[in-house]
Amino acid sequence: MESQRLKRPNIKKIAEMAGVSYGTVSRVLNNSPLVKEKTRKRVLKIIKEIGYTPNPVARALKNKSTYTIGLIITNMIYPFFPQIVQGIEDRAAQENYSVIICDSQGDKEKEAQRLMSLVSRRIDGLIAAPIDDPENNNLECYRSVIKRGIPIVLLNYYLPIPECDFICVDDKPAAEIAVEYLIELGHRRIAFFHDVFSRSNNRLLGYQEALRRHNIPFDESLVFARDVKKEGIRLSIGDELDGYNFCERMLKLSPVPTAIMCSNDAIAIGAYRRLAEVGLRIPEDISVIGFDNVSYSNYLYVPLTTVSQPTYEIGKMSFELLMERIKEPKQKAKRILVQAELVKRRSCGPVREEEVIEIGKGIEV
Amino acid sequence: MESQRLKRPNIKKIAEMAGVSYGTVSRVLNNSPLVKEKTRKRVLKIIKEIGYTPNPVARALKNKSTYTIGLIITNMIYPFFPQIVQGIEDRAAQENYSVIICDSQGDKEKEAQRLMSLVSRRIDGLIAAPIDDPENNNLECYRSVIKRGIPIVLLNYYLPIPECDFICVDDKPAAEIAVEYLIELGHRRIAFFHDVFSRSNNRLLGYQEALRRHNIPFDESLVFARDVKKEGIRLSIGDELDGYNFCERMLKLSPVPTAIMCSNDAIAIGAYRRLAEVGLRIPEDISVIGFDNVSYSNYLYVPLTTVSQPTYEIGKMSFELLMERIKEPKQKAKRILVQAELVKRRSCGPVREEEVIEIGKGIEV
DNA sequence: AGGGGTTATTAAAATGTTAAAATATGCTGT
DNA sequence: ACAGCATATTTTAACATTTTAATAACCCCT
Repeated sequence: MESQRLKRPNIKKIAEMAGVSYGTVSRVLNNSPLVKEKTRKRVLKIIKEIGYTPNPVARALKNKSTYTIGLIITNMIYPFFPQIVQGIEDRAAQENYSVIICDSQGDKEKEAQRLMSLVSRRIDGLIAAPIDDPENNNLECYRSVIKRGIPIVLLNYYLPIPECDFICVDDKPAAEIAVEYLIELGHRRIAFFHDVFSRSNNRLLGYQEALRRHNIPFDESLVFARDVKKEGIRLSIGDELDGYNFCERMLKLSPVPTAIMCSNDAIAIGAYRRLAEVGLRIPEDISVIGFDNVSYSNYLYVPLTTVSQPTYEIGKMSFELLMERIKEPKQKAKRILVQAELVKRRSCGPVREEEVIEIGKGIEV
Repeated sequence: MESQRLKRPNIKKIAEMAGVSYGTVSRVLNNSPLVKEKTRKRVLKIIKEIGYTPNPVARALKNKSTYTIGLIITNMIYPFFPQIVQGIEDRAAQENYSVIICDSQGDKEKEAQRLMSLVSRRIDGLIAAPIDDPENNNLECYRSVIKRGIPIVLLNYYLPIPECDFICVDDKPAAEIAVEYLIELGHRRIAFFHDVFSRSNNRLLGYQEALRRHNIPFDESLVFARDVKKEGIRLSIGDELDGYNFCERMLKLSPVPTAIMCSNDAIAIGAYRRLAEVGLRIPEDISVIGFDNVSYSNYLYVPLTTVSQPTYEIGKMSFELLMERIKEPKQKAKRILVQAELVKRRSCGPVREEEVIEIGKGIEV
């Protein structure tokens, strides 16, 4: 009756119009050399005339390749993901792949559900940023994806599955360079503001390594992390509130540290706020370094020195990694660590001379 | 030879194992009432045992419905998109739809290419945020999508295609309320910082309407927009740099306005920075309002009063709109304007008393 | 004219599913 | 016992493509 959907021309119709069998048309479509130049041209002309595009679902049925990949991320609103997604999508489009996006929102059930949905859709491959939680990370689900013959590239968080490729920023040396920069400026009492996700551990390791290299003893009381007892469990990545709270706690220390290494920019911005409230100037009284180089970090009232991850590039590379594996499924799994870069702005300065600083005369808020 | 990919069980195999024809299995799968309870159970048991999932590509071939929608946005890194995408994806997953994501990156050729790719993939519907440019917006491409019988829900930017649904935040009253709030605080000389995208015009209209309602004459010299001659054409959405530049220009006015209405938060943060440089206090010397309520806006050194768009909700609604249309293709196109909300924080205060303010003694930078 | 050997084309089978048509089964009332 | 009917199941065709095997066309050579 109301067959709304326009009937599209199919290969049969093209064949008929060109006076040739549909096998031949198929050959033309697939650039087979087994077709005479003259017929090829004739067929091509008709195809163009009529605006025919081969039906990818029929194609997929026959070829078992859907030219579709899955992408599952922990949370779209974490600032590094959008660019990663962009990198993946852009590169995928170049290769005529489509990407199905899934956002687990840090929810294990959603992650499992999305995973199953993707495999049932017969994706050709998967790029996945698993939920960052050593306890329960749907490991079996991921394994079953591999068992179905679908290759996986792991992003940001490693899972112990030997067949998976892995790509991530190399957090340890990145943090190390940042902290070293602070040390060179004369700082010796440097606080570390922890994030909740496990990569932050590597950043802490980098922090420790930098200290060690300069013979500065590690002082555990300078490391701040979310207080689960007080706040209850929050699953979100470290945010402005964390930075604010850490900073508040830190300022009770005596002497107050002269610099802060933050595990991300949101934490840094929270620290900024507390520092402003209490009248501490950046960088004269205290230096701050962030991580991620989010868009606004250059436009805070004191532009933030921070570690920049090449997010777009990472996205691009992860797709390329996946392509390689789709083409060559049995090669050995790769692990790629991407170099980050310290971008120096205004939030770090030489250590102050005086021993003690005055707190509390803060700007009015 | 190396048929890497594991051969999955198909409906035929299930049928065979259950000692029944595959038509029957198909019926079981589709919850047809025309199958006896006993056989249904037997079949279901086998299906579960063997972990069979029906092949969606074969299904799609037969049914002409792929359970896949396309989503094309202008740029992933604009702060409102991630949440919109999240809303769409989440709602789609509930209905067993997958979302193919495309990012035009504000590039017309990419937009056209993605559009064609999506239709050739036989998506069931499209949610699109077209590139914001009245000159050339691939209108014909969008039309041809409709002609192929694929319904479109337009997001944020309207295209003159009568068959398309449309959803967007209602910018004019949102801005109006914000400006009215400033007026109530006693401000009469209020600057407007324009964004480059056309919805900003509606925000300007709201600004004007609020003025009119309170008998404040509109002064064009208080409206700031990107200076194409000086800067050349930049296609990106209004950013921190714009806010910084606008503010610099504004501060040359005499008398200096007592409040700024910004068309987005990034612009506001740029203004913040210039104000800090020049020693102007917020809100004592000058009030600022933003638009978007991005995550950091609550954690600037003065928390920003801003207009909050219900982005997740918008995403959810746009998917629902699309679903309705897929089910009922010939209903009249809908246009939905979503209410935004003013979130009051600390960046606005009563107008200052003195006539002239002193500029230039700013905090050191 | 009749092989032998390429090369180009066609016909047919296969991919995994659904839906329509055909058939089988069982029951009721005569 | 059988028509008439409802219910359950199977067969078959269709969906749009690719691929394999079969065939036709062509050329060259004796």
